[in-house]
Amino acid sequence: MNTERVSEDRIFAALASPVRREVLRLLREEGPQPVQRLAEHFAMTRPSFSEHLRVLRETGLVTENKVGRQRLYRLEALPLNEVQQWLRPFERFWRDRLTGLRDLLDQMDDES
Amino acid sequence: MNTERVSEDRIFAALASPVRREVLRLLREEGPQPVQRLAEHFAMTRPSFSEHLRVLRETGLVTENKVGRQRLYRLEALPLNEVQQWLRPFERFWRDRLTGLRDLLDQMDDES
DNA sequence: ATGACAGGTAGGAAATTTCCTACGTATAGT
DNA sequence: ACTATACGTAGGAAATTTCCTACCTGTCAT
Repeated sequence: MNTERVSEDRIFAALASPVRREVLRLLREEGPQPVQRLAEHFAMTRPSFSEHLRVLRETGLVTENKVGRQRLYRLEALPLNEVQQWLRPFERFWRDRLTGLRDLLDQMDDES
Repeated sequence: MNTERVSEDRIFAALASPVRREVLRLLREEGPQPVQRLAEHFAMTRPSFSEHLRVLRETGLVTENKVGRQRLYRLEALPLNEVQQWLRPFERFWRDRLTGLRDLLDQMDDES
């Protein structure tokens, strides 16, 4: 199994594109698919789309395996764990904001 | 309270820069700060840094209020909720993957 | 073998982002 | 009033990203 750690930077950069986020969503909702079927959802040439897939491959967010002359792409969500971990320390801030406790927060020095 | 909804695209785009993510972290850990103190951590000119702050302002991730001739920046983490919501449906995928990895590691421990 | 299909790479144009220097605005101190 | 400080905007160069057309490789069908 691939345990290589891809940098946070590259993961966030990969997610910055709406096209790439949509690809991840499609793979999540409809399971592994060949390029052709994924590409149907996007108004761009296939070489351009191929580039997006390359970015996703390089961050480990998808893997590819050949089936005949197709290439099945599969979601590998593990790198998203990095994003989740980055997000976690902020969580209490926006939850408190939602419940109107910001002023209390400002008084407290966080010690966790 | 600001309920204006900033597009997911712009939030992800804002987070794509390591500089901007670090600013958010600094505001989280050290509380509201003037530009000067934030800028100390970055090797760039202040106008360039100002641009990054503008991006963060426009996504609602920070707010500014003037205090004398300084401008205090404050973290507004609420838009990060969008990111978390985007992330959530993927969660079980990488958790399954993680438990798979953990089981594998447990086996390796048993065998050594 | 030949052709069609699936999908990639190469090279480059156009758009966007990042960073710079120069300058503008507002406030504080003298 | 004058100067220094804090921070912004303007305009542009350089780097990066996105997207294109053209071409290459590997697999399937005939």
